[in-house]
Amino acid sequence: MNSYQQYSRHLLAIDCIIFGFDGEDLKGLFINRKLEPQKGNLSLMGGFIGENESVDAAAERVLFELTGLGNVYMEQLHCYGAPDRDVHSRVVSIAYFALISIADYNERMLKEHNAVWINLKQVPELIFDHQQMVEDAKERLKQKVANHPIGFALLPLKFTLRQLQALYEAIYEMPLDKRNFTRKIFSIDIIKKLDEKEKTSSRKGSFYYVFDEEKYKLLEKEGLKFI
Amino acid sequence: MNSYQQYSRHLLAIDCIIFGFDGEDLKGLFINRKLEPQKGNLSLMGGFIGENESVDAAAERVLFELTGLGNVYMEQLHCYGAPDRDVHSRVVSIAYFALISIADYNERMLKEHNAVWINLKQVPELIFDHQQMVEDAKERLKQKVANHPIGFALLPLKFTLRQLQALYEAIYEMPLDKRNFTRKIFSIDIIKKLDEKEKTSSRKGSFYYVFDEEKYKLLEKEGLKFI
DNA sequence: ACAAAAGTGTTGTCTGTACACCCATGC
DNA sequence: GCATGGGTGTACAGACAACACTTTTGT
Repeated sequence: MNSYQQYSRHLLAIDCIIFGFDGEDLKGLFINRKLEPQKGNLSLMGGFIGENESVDAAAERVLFELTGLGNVYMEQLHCYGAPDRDVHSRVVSIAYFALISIADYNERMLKEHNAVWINLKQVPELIFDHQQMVEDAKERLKQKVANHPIGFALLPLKFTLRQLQALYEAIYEMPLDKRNFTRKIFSIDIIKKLDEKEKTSSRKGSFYYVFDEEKYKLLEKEGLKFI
Repeated sequence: MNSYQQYSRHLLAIDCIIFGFDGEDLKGLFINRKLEPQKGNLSLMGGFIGENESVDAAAERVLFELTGLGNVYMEQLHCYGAPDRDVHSRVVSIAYFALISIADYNERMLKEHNAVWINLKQVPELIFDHQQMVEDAKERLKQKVANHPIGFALLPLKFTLRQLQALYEAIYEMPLDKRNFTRKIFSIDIIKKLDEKEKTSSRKGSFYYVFDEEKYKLLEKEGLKFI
């Protein structure tokens, strides 16, 4: 028995805001369309949801298709459903954002998909309502990162305190005080110091740290205030 | 030109979590199904999204169909897309939550739809994944109300400080200190005292207040920390 | 006069923020 | 020896949390 036959069916898409961090700025991964329609215009990576595919799975698939990455921090952002948001046909889109370490993304895939990393200090012009999506994602990331230690997903496994601070400064779009930041991070006790130093950016060198997964999981349960 | 013909089309539904407050507890409005399938079981009010209907508009329509209310605080919660979430067919659902003043909801409509207000201190058993939706909505409401003065939508136009406090206590599911609460509310300066008193719940009587729309809009722009 | 809820201040603790100098090293 | 970025402590201000008594008035 299917009592739903009378109802309209809709094209359902995923659009994926992929955040990266290059040590200075927050960046987004965009597709530079090679073909008509909208040739030469920038858009988010997207795809359609399959017949029997869960929405979350579709989002992971879309991310994988562009980056080759799985097991990545990903979160549903919002469902965009204006009837004319896509110029070709009525398409409802569910936007997700993902945080990846920019170093994990290889050149080959970048070229293959004609993808580019673009600084998000100013969101570029994008097709349809993708610009709005990116603005919303930036805002959500700001909120989220203040209460959950997810920022680490944007950094390489080993990172320095300065890199971590630069990341937060990029996300919040404001400068942070070095001493206060350091104190805050240590008080949360979620990173472990390594014996190794990063030596390229200064003579003195700065210690590497790694994210402490164990402690994170403890905090995750309790809920926490991060930065 | 429609290049999307190859892709699957999906049933798209709205489910609406309607919050109310009776002076003591946070409540939700649910449908008690009169007909098979799932007769006798509780569910959220829902509906399907029309061919050319925006998702937001569909949510407003669903709310209106059950409550007769428009111009109500409403917010998209999340898109639920597990392929087997509805037992009859694959349906992707976009959940919204709404805040209404329980007094605005009239008995007639309640009976007509076989709807019931149920205390959300413990979320009742519901069909499909509706229980999850309600849990998520409660959580979102907690977060939201801490930073945005939207709680007023759950109260009548005139309310006392004690009612306002009881509302926050119900949402946070914790007791609040009367003096600290009062001070906090006044410091935000978003309610106006009336000359009138509510006299049923005490001999002394407590002053009525109204929400100050003007101040709210100012704060809205700047962003604010509420409670 | 008393019962019942409304209203109102103070203090200690914690958290956030502003701010400047020494350290280690490669050149 | 000096230029460069890395690392560290203190003091003040504002926010938050704990706490109890007086006021009003209907009965």
